[in-house]
Amino acid sequence: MKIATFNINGIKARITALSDWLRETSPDVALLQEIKSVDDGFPVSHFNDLGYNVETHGQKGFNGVAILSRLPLEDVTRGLPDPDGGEPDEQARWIEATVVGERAIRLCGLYLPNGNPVPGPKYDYKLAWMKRLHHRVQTLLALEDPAVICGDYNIIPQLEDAARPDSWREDALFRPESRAAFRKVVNLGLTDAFRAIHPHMPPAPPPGHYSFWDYQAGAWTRNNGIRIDHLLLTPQAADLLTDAQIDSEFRGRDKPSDHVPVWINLAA
DNA sequence: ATGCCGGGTGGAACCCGA
Repeated sequence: MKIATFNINGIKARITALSDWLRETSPDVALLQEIKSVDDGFPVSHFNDLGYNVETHGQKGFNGVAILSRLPLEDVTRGLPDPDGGEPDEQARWIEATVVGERAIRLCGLYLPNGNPVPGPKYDYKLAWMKRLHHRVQTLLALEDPAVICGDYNIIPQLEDAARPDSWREDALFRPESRAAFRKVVNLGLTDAFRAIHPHMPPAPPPGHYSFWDYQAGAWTRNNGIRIDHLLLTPQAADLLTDAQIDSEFRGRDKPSDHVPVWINLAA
């Protein structure tokens, strides 16, 4: 089963690029971030025509996540729960569903807060969100089932994941507290699918493996990228992992997102 | 990278992203 994550940066602006990518690469599941649409505004029938079931968790203007799947999606839940029983996250950044192929796989799609500027309330929100994520991952791991927790994490895990790490030193994507919170989640027992397939490298260049290039300052042309879109696997999912790749080429297409798809293949 | 680009809303100019 081929499962992809893709921050599309607006469904209205990306409907052609997204459809081209789906037709050319045929993922079984695509977890989307930044749909920037309310649920009623998402072109569901268009993607039904391309062979995908659609579940969305949107809001007006910003954020928003969705799942496209060739197989039916079951037990869909929306919003990252508060472990203390408080209010659910008011921003549309989390969606879960189960897809049943040869195995049942729990899919979690996330759009983790950016967190800039540092310090400030947005950074506090990012770190608080990651605490909630830590709790949710603990619960998922206790189930001992295959689960994929993927999306735009807005975290540069290591030096090797940025072409120019020095320029990110004080950024919320690379601050020590952000990276520590990410490590704390991974160290619960998750596997970074891309790094499990591709060996670690010295700090780039050349050439690096990235999933985001800014629209500005010729970042794509200069390959000034960062790897912030991740697929993390529970042990039961990691045992099924056979491949992980980045569809970098789509950053050079017409009207691209600033992110590109990252995908895995599971023997399931 | 200081938002230089790009998408959103709303109907101009401003918010937001990483």
